Amino acid sequence: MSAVTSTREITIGALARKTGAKVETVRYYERIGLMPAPPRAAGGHRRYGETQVRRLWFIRHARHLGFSLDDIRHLLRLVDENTLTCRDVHISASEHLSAIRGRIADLQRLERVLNDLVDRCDRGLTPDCPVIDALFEAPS
Amino acid sequence: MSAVTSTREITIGALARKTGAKVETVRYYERIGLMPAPPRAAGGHRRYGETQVRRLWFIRHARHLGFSLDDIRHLLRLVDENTLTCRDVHISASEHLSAIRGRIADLQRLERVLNDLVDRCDRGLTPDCPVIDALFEAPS
DNA sequence: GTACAATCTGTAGTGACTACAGAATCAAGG
DNA sequence: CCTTGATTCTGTAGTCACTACAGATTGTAC
Repeated sequence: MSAVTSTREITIGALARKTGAKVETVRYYERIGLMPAPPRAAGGHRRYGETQVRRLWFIRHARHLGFSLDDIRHLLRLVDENTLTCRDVHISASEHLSAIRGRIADLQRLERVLNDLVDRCDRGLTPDCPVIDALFEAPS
Repeated sequence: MSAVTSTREITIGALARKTGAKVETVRYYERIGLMPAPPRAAGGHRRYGETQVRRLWFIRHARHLGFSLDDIRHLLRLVDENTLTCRDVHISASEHLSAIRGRIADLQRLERVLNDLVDRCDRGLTPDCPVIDALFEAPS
C-alpha cells in the first residue's frame, strides 16, 4: 500500500461537474462547515478525494429532498461519528415529511381562496369591484 | 373647513395593532417604498391617516394571499395612478395561482419520494441500510 | 512564451422581514 | 413639575441558501 497522493483526486470544478453543484456552492459548504477543508495542491487549489465526493452527493440528495442545511448538518455529524442509522434517517425524514404535508395543506387553502378571488374578479363587470374594495378593508 | 390636523390620525403602534403588522414591518414597507413617508408629529413620530390604514390592509391581504412585495408594488402603482381594475387583479392573481399550483405539485412529488424513503427506512432492519448507502452515491 | 481557462479570497446581493442598540419622545400618576 | 415606563426614533446586522461579482493568481494546452 503506497502512501502517495491518490491519482483519483479531483479539482473543485470536476467535483462540481460530477455532482451538479456549483463551484461557489461547494466553497460555501466548506465555509459553513458542511464540507471539510480539503488538502490543497502546490498552488493552493483544492483537491477532493472519493470520500468528499460521496459526502457532497449526500448533501445534494438531502437538499433535493428538501432537508435544510441544519438537518443535513445534524445527519452529517452522525456520519462523522460513524453512528448514522436507518432510524436516524427515518426520524428526520418523518419530521420533514409532516412539515411538507403542512406546507401542502397551507398552499391548498391558499389555492382555494385565490381561485375564488380570480373567479369573482373575472365576472366582476360592475364599475366598482367589491373584491378590490374588500382588499382595502379590515376583515369582517 | 378647517386645515388643522385630523384627530383621527394614529401612531405607528396603533396602526400595527389595528392591522396585525409589526411596527418594524411598517417602517420596512416605508423604507422600500410600499408605504409613503407619513407626516410627523412635533417630536418626529409618524402619524397615519385613514388612507394609509387602508393601504396597509391592502398589503396585508395581498401578502396573506401569497403575493410577493414586487407584485404588490405593481398593483399599488396602479392604485396610485387610480387605474387599478378588476382585470389587473384578475391577471395578477391568475399568474400567482398557477405559480402556487406549480409549487403544490412540486411538494406533492417530494412528498411521494419522502414517503417512500420513510417507508423503506422503517422496515430497513438489515445492518447495512441500502437507503443510506444510496444517499451517498450518484443517482443511477 | 502566451493565451485562456480555472481557481483563489473576500465581499455584497437576494426576499421579506426581524432584532437589536442607544437615544429621544410621549402619556399618566404623584 | 417630575419621574417612570412605554413607545418611537434611526441605523445596522442577522436570517436562509445560495449567487454573483472583482481582482489576483495558478494551471494547462499549444
